[in-house]
Amino acid sequence: MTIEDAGTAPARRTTLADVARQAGVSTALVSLVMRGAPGASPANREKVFRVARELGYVPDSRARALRQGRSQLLGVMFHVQQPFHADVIEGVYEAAEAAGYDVVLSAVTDSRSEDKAIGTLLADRCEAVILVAPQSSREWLAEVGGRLPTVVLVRHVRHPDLSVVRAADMKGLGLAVDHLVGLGHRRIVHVDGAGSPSAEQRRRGYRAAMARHGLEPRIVRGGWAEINGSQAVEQLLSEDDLPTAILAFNDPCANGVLSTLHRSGISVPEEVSVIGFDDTHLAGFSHIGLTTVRQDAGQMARMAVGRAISLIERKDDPEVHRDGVVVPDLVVRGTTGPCRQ
Amino acid sequence: MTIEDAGTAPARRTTLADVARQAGVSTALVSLVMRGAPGASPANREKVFRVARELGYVPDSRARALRQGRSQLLGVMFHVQQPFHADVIEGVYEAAEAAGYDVVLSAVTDSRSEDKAIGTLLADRCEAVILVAPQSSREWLAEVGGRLPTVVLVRHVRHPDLSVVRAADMKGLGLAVDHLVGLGHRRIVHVDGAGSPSAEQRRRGYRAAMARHGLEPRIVRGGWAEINGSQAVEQLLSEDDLPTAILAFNDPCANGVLSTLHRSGISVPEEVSVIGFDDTHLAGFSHIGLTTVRQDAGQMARMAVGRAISLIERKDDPEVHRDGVVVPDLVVRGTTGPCRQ
DNA sequence: CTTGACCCCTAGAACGTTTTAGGTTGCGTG
DNA sequence: CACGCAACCTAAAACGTTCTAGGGGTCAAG
Repeated sequence: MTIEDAGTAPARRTTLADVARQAGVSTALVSLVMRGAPGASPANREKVFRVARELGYVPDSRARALRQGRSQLLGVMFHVQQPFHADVIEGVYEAAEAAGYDVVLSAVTDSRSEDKAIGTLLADRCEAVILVAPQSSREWLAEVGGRLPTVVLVRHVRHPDLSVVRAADMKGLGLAVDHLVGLGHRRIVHVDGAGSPSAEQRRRGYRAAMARHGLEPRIVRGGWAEINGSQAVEQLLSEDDLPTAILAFNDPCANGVLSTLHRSGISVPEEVSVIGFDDTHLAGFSHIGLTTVRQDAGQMARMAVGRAISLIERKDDPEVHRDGVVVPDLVVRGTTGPCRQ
Repeated sequence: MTIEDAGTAPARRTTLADVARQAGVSTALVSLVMRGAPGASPANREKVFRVARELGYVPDSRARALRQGRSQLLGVMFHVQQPFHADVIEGVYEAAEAAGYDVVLSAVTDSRSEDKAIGTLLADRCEAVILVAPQSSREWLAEVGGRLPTVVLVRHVRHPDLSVVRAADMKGLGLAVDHLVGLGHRRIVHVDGAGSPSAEQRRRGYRAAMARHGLEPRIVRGGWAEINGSQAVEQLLSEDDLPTAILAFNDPCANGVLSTLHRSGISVPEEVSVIGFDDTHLAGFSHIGLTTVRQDAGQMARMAVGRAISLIERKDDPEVHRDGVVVPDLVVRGTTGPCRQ
């Protein structure tokens, strides 16, 4: 009796041994029955099921994994405030389940770093991790890749230990610029993703497309969140240098752009056209339907899971070492229109 | 060599025993050092740390939990497409970490039911679960509550085995109605949450407030997602019975309302005022700032974690059995204005 | 009657930790 | 010199599973 045991341990849950005792059989037999493995008589099978149900027995996944030497677990690091990541997670659950793997999520928040998020996935003995839009350094990602099969989503990074799944960002921004030019726009600004994953590729795509049309590129610093879009527009307004079209880094950023334009009494798309990137559930629906470059979250999730499993099971799939590229397409909604200047 | 072993098990990770062998000490000592417990000489301490680092050793959280008889794990069930839930998760991580607990997330998606989400939390041997806006039956929730400490968030349900944390929904809708009435509105429609958790309470709050002002209530069936808000407005339009103000079940629903109003050329707030509920990160920012009833996700998360831990540690805290009620407030932004009819 | 094959079942080891119960030192003291 | 006491260390058990190896039956074939 020390001071420390003020906090009592929680009640013990019922175990395989409890069921075995109650049913008058060995634990091995109960294990068999619970897994649906062959080798038990119908009578015993029925009895074990009944007792298990009565006692509310649920197998301990940790003990199981420990014994089996493998967890059948796919770890997913994601950013909790990114709607696009939510779409990816939906797809990951579906694909993983189909392949017989479980999923463990580890969120990045304002107060929980990517390091910590990845650390818990390692401690949970995931067999592979899927990192959605990681912002960590290439070196740290490579170290993770060296430890266990790692698939990086929505970020350009080239390393033998990392399998990459991403959208064709250059192509995506090309589509967006083409669309705007087709509508007569010539002063097209890119509010970029600053240091976000794949921001560099999207800048490149923007510059290339502008060059193709003989137009002058102009990039304003943005970011992945709404606030960044807002601030970028505020800067443009303060410089009295508003373009006729804005190409945002992603949908949340585009939302910020729209928000500030609206507050400033500038009408969309009459005065300024706006395009996003992602086509998330959320953005697609909001007030003025956002014209955006769609990258298929479900398809990317399926590719990521497929690669993760290939790596785990060491199928020598050469595809895994090539970037998995998803082709984006443009979804035209209400935030783009003909240039009136 | 059978056909089945085409899929090889993944590479073995380095274990405590590996470190012990390499450092020439016992596993017990390595365990001591890794946990920072007293009883190791400085020399050995240093050596063990070095070897562990060299081998990239990460303790196996499952084996640890298994041995200790407790997981120190808080399970959280949430709906992946609900921005408000993301806000809650941020808070849960923070509060849990402060209290020395780890968090395991289990998402509900289109293809992953609440049953399944809760099932994995049970199998993971969480010591308590926090269910965010569960839609399951009262009976099933009670059964979960009977198995392990359970905190239900954002839903009204009365049961001795369930601890509830929620906003004062009645009060919240009262604030919203008062605000609208203050602006001169009299034809105020509530697009409700249909069968969603706490939808009933919000309906009640709406009816009570309307009655207080001597106004005729009108409720249109909605839901928790954007699509539901859109459809509700379509119905109102088709009946040619548009009110001057709409009170939506939550922010996503309000977004749907705004979306369809806009597509129909109806201006907000000039012709119709709109109010949401939640005040999520996302909704707060979008184009036209949404006037909404704010429920503090961080505060609710902290309360939930506090209650979960009280229950785990059997502190006989009578508070736990009372509903934890967070007082909402109204955040006035751009979607409400004076009634012009 | 023996043999072998099959079916059903169980004992016990193993997974990677933590913890318990001790076992060695070395050293200061009587 | 014997004793006691720290300080440091380790062997072995335990957690809840799964899996291996094998033990008894029963039955048909030799």
